[in-house]
Amino acid sequence: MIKLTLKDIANHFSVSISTVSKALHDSHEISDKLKNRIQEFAKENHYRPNKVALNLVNRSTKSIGVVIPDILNYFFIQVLYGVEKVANERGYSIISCVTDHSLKKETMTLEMLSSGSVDGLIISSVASERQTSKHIENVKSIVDYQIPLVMFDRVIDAIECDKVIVDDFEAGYKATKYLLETGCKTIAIITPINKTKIGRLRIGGYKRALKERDIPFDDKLITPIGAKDDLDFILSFILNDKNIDGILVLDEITTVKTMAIIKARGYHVPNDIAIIGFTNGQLSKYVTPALTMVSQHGTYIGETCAHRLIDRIEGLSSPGGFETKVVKTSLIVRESTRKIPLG
Amino acid sequence: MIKLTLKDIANHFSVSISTVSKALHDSHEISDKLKNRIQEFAKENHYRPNKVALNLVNRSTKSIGVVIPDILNYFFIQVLYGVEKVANERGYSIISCVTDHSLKKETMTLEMLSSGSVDGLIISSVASERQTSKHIENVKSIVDYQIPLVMFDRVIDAIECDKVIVDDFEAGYKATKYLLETGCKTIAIITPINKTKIGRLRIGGYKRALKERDIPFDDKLITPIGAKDDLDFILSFILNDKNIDGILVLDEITTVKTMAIIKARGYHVPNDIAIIGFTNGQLSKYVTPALTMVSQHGTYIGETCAHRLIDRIEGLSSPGGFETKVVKTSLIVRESTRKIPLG
DNA sequence: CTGTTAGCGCTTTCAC
DNA sequence: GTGAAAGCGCTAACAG
Repeated sequence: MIKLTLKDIANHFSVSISTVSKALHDSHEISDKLKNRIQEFAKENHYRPNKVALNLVNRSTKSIGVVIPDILNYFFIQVLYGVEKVANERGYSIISCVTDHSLKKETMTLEMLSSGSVDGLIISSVASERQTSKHIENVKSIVDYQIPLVMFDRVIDAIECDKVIVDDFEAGYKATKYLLETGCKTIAIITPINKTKIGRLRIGGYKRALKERDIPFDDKLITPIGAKDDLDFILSFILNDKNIDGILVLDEITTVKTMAIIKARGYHVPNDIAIIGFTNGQLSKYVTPALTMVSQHGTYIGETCAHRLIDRIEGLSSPGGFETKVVKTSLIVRESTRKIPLG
Repeated sequence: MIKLTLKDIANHFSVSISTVSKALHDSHEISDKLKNRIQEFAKENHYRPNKVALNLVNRSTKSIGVVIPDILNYFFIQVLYGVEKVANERGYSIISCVTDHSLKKETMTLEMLSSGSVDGLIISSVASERQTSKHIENVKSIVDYQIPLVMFDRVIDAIECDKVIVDDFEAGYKATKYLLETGCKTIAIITPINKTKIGRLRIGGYKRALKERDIPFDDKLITPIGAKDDLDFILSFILNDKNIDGILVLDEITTVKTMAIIKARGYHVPNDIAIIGFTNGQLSKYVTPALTMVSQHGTYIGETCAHRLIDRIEGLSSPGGFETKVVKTSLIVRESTRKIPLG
């Protein structure tokens, strides 16, 4: 069985293509008898209208592109899940692309997607990490091209579009405050996202919480860690140098690893050292002790992005008037932190 | 800046569309002077050829569809990652769709994808779980439509196409044998995938291993568990009834939960009860004790699928001649099992 | 060197 | 009721 086109059907019935098209659309212009015959024939032979041709005619693909830096990161998967869910509900499919944190890949991906393959884009941009005009240019051209765009999590300030962001400052503040309230005196930060804006915001919140208690900020306590760095080695420095009794870690996998190392070194969690990590995924709940985490509500973010974008695509939102939605985080308290003292 | 088409450029220079097309393709038929002017103009105004139009002309979209039952399952994410990786390398983008284990969604998704949106499909089919002709029909139409198809993990026997499967029988056998060798006498199975063929295969391997040691099979030891069931409640039955000292769990998250419950009930893992779980993801490594798992090499499976499919799409593989590649599993031994006795 | 034409598969006006 | 024709944006064979 080879692919059937309108033309084939038209030939088979010796009618014109437009007649077939109308018949399949159940147009009243066509006699019932012919309509029935054509429809039946189409069904029997599994006729399916060619999507690509339709896309060309309609100037719409009913699909949206989702660009994320990393697919093995549970936060982004949750977002993807949320997007998938509502996109599906609203009749769109998604083209997902991962950039592996590479600017070059991001550029290529955006170039590819912004040439008609999708009706709109949802992206967490690597370029946001170095907000230089050169890198921004690239993302900007999407907006210039009138392609609806929603940025989430890692957004670029200079670009005007709908945004869904996490209140990272407040999250850093809340987490630090909680550690302080549960008796921590010296809180270190391990950040695998040192160069990102969201990382800076979280640290900003941390500083604010310290300041409220008149604790001087010590930048020796901030430890950046790269993908290839040896966490064990790096931790040994701050563990030996400082009298640390609390750690804030800025992503989930690093949180889990950090705790494992700390435990292996004989510290008790949370009594010797309390830990709070960022982004509540599958891991944190099941490790021992279960980790207190900052939840960013990834699925909700994804859903919100998708709704915003599709509203925009379908002209359901006021033109211009871009909105930035700030999603509040929640602190999921588990066992890696001490109890809040009563009174 | 609005979308530029060849026509616009042609108008701007008062030349024909085909001249512009050729100029942009650097055809030697066009004078260098004109070529330069056109190319520069195109670049300055960010001209991008419309993908959809190209797709129509080329009858190819340079994209492949990936259909998986679940995106919050790490195995499928790994596969997706592998597919993404090689698809990208070979110039394809991927459209990913999740079916949530729903046959209806799978049908809709396949219908959508098989009408020209993608050059080929990689799918782990829900329909494989009930291999009835009615459900298979749907997947079959893809093959009938000449759309290159690779099935992985949950494949349908009746459909002729390339397949990449896990040696689930051997995996069940190996895992069981290992438990036996490390001293387990009564091994239970917890299966969240009771109705699937892969589940049956794993249990088949389990039976074989028992048989080799002349241990009678007791089907009371096989405990199916549904998505909504209360694992704690269900575990209490077998834990109380039988003198279980080994458990084989057929997916990762259930393995982790099972261990948590067992520990909470005061059993020591692995001394009282040893545990082996299926599909080695992020979780198993970091829980305490770290879990001994069967790795299915998801990323590798994804890569293999993508290569097979793209070879097929590009006519690089012999027509017909479908292959079924069986990927061997590995047992990742960690701390939830006892040591193999020496000698 | 440049332009004309046909065609990819479909929709949609407008004639007959 | 049915069909012819134009057009979506692009390519490619063929004229000029």
